Amino acid sequence: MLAQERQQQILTLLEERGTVRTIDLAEEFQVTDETIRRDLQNLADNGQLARIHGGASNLSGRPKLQSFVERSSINVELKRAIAQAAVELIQPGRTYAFDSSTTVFELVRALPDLPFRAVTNAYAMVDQLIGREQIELICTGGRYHPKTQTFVGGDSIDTLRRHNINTAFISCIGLDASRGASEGFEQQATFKERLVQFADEVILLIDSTKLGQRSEYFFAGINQLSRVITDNAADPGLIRELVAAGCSVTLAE
Amino acid sequence: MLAQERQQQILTLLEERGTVRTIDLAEEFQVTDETIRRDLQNLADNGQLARIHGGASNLSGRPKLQSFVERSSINVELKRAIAQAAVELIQPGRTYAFDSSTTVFELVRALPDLPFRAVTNAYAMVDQLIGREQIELICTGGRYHPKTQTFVGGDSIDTLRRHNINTAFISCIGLDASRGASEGFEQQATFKERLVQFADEVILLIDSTKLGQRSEYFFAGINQLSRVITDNAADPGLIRELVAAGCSVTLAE
DNA sequence: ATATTTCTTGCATAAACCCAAATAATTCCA
DNA sequence: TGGAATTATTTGGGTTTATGCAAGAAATAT
Repeated sequence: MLAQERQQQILTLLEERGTVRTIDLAEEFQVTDETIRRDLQNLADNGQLARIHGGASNLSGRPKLQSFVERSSINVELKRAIAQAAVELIQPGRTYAFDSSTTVFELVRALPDLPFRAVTNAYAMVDQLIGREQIELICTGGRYHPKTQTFVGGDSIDTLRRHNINTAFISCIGLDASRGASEGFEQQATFKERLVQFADEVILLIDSTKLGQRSEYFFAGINQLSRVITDNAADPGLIRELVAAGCSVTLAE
Repeated sequence: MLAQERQQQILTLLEERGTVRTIDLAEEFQVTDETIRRDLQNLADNGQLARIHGGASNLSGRPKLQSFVERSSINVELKRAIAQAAVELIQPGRTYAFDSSTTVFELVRALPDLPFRAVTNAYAMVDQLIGREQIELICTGGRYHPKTQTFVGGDSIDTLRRHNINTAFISCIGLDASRGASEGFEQQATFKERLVQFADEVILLIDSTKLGQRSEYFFAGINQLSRVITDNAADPGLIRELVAAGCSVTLAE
């Protein structure tokens, strides 16, 4: 792999995760940690990241977005387990909505080919569901937003409004006990806010690393979530708060 | 192989992959790495790529998303020629709609990456236009219709209604002088009917083999077409009728 | 305070680079 | 058509760059 290519990917990872560790990157790219340190040094010299002991952080210091089609590599095990717990809930004859995230993508991949209706604004989900004979696929449409690979704006929300969505499977960048679920892009947050509003039942899929985090735009309070599915590394304190807010919690695996 | 040709292909590969390695290219083109370096040097001097140690990267440094599997189709040469005539009409700053057909697909493939808006209900077009940085892509959304690989129904039509479409590029199964343009599926016909209604200008791309044919559902009379682009094997009689109905005719190639 | 992890630094090696000269292919013109 | 002029490619060497290794310094954790 070319040095520049690796550095580009480091930046992408930083965008997604907010911070990265030197040894993790060395492991991931199969090079020594010295090499990674030199990469980080270069990128820091160009003002593209901030060097910190043990790794690096992106300049805002918080995760910005997940561009997931090519990036399903982070915490895949956790996400699979969460998706597996969610797929148990799928029943024929109902209408489900799927938002855009790697975790929900794992769920969509695992969906059984049964006669139910799937509504989504994410290109990756559409791409995945085309070819499932029995699933009735509805794309919200809207303006394509390259960073998140979703369709957003009034067109997408109006499509949502017209459909009777039984259950929405959603995800987010961060979940905070007091401020709720947050996203990195305004259009995403707006879409999810309306999705939460229109769906009878909202199920949040989120791996434990995002619990307690906050991103830029808040779109739902924890009292609006019917259920949260996370993994068993989740902080018990936050779980108690979720339950207190009337939200049932499932710990996967 | 000519040097120029090789350099062009290097650029194409760069578009697809984001970065390329010198030795890989040397292997691929069966020339020495020194030759490749000179190619890269040339292209870098023209500002068409960025030179990096070990190879080169395209200017954005990121690969385009892979384009979808192209459907094999008949009369490709005719369709290319028609598409080429149509692409001349594209101007920045305007809003174009593209319906679903192999001919229009050839047009979409040939579209320049300029700042205009593209509205479509066809999955193949969406797939093709994702990754064009400057084009603002709007998917109509709607229920996915596997047979035609389009999004149809009220959701798709309502999205159409909301947009100010300057020019619609459409196609059809058959064009008859008295009954007009027809389609094989009702949902397709309904969508196209509304598209014709909402667009300021309607341009029909149709190869000459379909002229004089009729399919199941008629969706537009020839007087609703602003322009018809076909090939020079078209029947002169039908062309006269088209012109008499106020429709300008372009013969490609 | 001590152990562990991470960082820096210098050096070794292999890969990639550049340059110049030689060779091959192509074009041009009598 | 033959041969010179031009352009493209290869070859070989000396140089630079990327990476890995190792040892000591600095930071962090226990």
